[in-house]
Amino acid sequence: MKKHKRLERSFYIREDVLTISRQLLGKVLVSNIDGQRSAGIIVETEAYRAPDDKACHAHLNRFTKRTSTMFMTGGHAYIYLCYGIHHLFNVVTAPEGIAHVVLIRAVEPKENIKLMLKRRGLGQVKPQLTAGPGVMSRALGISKSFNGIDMTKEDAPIWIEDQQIDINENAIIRSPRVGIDYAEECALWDWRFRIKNNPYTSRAK
DNA sequence: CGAATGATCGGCT
DNA sequence: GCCGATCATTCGA
Repeated sequence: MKKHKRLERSFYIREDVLTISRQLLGKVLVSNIDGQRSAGIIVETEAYRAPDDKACHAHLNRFTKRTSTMFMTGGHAYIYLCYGIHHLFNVVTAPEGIAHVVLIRAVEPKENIKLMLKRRGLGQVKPQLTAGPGVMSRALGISKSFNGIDMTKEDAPIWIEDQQIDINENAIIRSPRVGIDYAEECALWDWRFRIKNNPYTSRAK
């Protein structure tokens, strides 16, 4: 089997966060936790961009202990607890000091599906295995204990690979982000990217 | 120190 | 379609 190399720093800092959100579709999110590898193809993302984006935790560059991760250089992982239950996984982009991140909302199971099913407590494969930011993290074993890790380091337990999976531009749907009605006019921005007709995308607004 | 608030999910009606 | 779970984080007193 061909050995795939994890994405390097340059991927995360060369382009704007919106471009990177689109480019991440078709890339492969891999975790190697407790000696067990599992992976999924990214099929849905959302961009969050300080300081102008009201939906971003770092709106107006608000700097707190939690948001400090978002200001790290591209390639780090920003993971936080949502609704007291779900660990949401984000990729930090842009150079240090700029809080731009991409929320990975859904993946298509690819590797070690058996382990994913076990982590989710499911008996058979169905979209709800990984279709949604909370359940996706759960399936891959991602938790906030990995917040702030540098995914470009060779020994990082979570990373993203380019496995040359081609996503046609026509197969990408842009639409408003989900669950951020409080963000007023920013809630209308088409900053959600997903692959058309893929059953493993999270449910619509 | 207390209270409010979610970038969600799954179960129930 | 609606609603409650559940807790880290944030902000104000």
